[in-house]
Amino acid sequence: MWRTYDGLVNEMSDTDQGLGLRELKKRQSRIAMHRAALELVSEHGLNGVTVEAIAQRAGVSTRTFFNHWSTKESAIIGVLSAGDDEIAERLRYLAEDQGPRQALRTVMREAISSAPIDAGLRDLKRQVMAKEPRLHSLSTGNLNSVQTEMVEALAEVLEGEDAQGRAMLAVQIGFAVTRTAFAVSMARGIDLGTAFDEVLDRYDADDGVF
Amino acid sequence: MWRTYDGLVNEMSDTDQGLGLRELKKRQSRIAMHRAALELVSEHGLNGVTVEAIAQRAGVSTRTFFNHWSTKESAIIGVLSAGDDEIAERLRYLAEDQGPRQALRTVMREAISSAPIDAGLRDLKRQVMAKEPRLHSLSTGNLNSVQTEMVEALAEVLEGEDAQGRAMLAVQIGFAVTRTAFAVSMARGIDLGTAFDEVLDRYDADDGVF
DNA sequence: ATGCAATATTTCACTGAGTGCAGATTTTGT
DNA sequence: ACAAAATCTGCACTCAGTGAAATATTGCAT
Repeated sequence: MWRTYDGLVNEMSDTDQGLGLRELKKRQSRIAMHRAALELVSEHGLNGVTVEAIAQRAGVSTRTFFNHWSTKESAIIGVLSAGDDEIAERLRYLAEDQGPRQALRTVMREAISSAPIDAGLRDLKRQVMAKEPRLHSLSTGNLNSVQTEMVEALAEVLEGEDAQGRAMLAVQIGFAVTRTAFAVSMARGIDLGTAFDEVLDRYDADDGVF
Repeated sequence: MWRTYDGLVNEMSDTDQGLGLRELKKRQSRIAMHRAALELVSEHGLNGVTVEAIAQRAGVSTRTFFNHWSTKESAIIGVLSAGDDEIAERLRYLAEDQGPRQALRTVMREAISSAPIDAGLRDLKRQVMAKEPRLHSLSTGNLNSVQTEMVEALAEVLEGEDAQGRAMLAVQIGFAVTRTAFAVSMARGIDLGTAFDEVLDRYDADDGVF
């Protein structure tokens, strides 16, 4: 069976971990498409680039492109969840030891810093993301299913009335912090994890504006 | 000049406010399309409905449909900003009297409760929104341009270093509260404004989970 | 009322995203 | 080397969305 994966793109460290030629080619192909997408968007803008052009530069057919990425944008962003359940599960697990608040923070921090973006593409990606605001909303829009899972998991842990509502607010605020961190890291060119810590500090200080 | 407006849909109170036949027909046409879209999605699901079908039921050509709505989804949701500048302007204005924090809250509360959704369509809309999660993310995804404007306006008002970052976090949290209120109002079938107040109360209480 | 200008609708032709399918091609295990 | 499984490709197709020109409708001035 053949499903679009939309997983994280990894440059694959120099040592090809002895995992089949098939898997190797798949990775290389994905990277080629991702890189081609970024380069072309950087050159001609988001609307000036067709999937056909991306596929051609990456040396595959357009049909193959869609076998790997569900949309044009997903190839540009190069990141997508594909691990919603695990995140929710980890949240449940951590909540036992750390309590709901800290568990939520830990999970978010982990999810952020686990993004293994290829160093060679990082700058290009930053540049493209900064210039095409539509990609921002798309990259955050894709998080919706994770949000749902997390709210569900958190609501189970939370006791008391209206656990659902409290869980929802908590997760929403968590994502607000994350989005802010994302924007900050883009704007100032700093590491996403660092930005996250910084924003969180500001949130905890009582001089918040909202 | 002819621009897609994507404005709020208004059932237009019984008294047609003496504003031209042209304007009247435009409204009626919009409502017809909005209603047709909701009905058809309710019947066949989001992916089972084509723009052609919506246009046909509303009695217009597909091209006319796109003269009124920028996307299929916008007709279903029936709401869209189309007033970004005014909102940002109002934020600037209010901040002088109330200070940034309260101004932000007031603006959001206003923006929410100004939605004059037709009573006859409200239930249908709620039902459709509940059944099609994709519409949630779309309706919030469209808010991105407003967010940008608001951050800008707020950053001007805020003094001190890193006003930009503080403004961004504040706006993001504001939208987190709004999104939560939206979800709560959908889930419990209560008024959006009421839900907003309720969520805000919870946010202000120190038992927040995040 | 009648004619003219502005505005709205329609038709038509077109681009591009995304999908299903069937047949080639490649990789893997043996 | 051979069969099975995974992957790639070409092809035909649906549908969203846009541009432009022709046509119809409305508003207004006389």
